[in-house]
Amino acid sequence: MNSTSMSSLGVRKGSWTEQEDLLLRKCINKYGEGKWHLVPIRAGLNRCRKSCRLRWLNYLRPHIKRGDFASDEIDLILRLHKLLGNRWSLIAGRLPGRTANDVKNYWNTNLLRKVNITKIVPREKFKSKRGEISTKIEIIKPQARKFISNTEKNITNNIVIVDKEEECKEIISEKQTRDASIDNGDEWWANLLENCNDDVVEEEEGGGGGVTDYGKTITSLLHEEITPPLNGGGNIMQQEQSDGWDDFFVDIDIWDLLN
DNA sequence: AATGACCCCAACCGCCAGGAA
DNA sequence: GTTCCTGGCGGTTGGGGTCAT
Repeated sequence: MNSTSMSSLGVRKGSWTEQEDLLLRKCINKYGEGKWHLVPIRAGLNRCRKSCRLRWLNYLRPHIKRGDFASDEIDLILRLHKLLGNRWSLIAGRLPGRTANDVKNYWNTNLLRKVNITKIVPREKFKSKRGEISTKIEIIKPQARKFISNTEKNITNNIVIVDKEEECKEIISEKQTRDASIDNGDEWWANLLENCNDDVVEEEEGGGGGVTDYGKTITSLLHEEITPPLNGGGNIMQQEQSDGWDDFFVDIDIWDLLN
């Protein structure tokens, strides 16, 4: 992909050259991530802020994994997608070294087909590009959710969740009324998962783990998204090591359940 | 070897939310 | 309260690579 063009504003578009990568990398290493509107100027790049940000996040950032997805990664993607829908950044957050773009691309090119084949929905048959007869899947696609701040939490436990799956709504509303004094996102997830994951577990060949155990594991997997680490600021490179990757391995017991 | 069909994935686009002015 | 700016996200595109004929 070497084709490049200029936008109406005279900003370069298209594939990045090695020189541009070098300039961007130097700039980020010197000034750190963020302030993307300043990056093109600082780096001496004729690129828009978005292009710089994307190039860094998806390609240049350290520890980015390239190449094929491992089977455990694929399995986690499938499970998380079932729970979260197309929220690629959240899913990628649980896959060390993988970007949202990677996950999204992988899903669109590989897993979408795979899922379509495994989950049969009559009357929705279609033929894929590759000529495979497949079927459309009804993906449970959660809509935007509002995670309340700590101060809000102290006032009321009204976690606003909008989910297309009626079943989940019921669980949430039940949770709100029954358990209004509990100030912990874990329990909410546990309840959600205990109910929403029934079919996930059912699909497991050979059974896998128990629903409750699996629910708890996923709860811990997702916990960070609800209660982000408190270490605000600081070097982003250092943060990366402490707030994402290391914690992942605490939850590694999910793999036991997959066997 | 030539050609067309299909696949992969980097990059772009448009939209939205949050914060600052 | 409104507007503007910025960061971030998901959907989509398109060009190069690969495969099949």
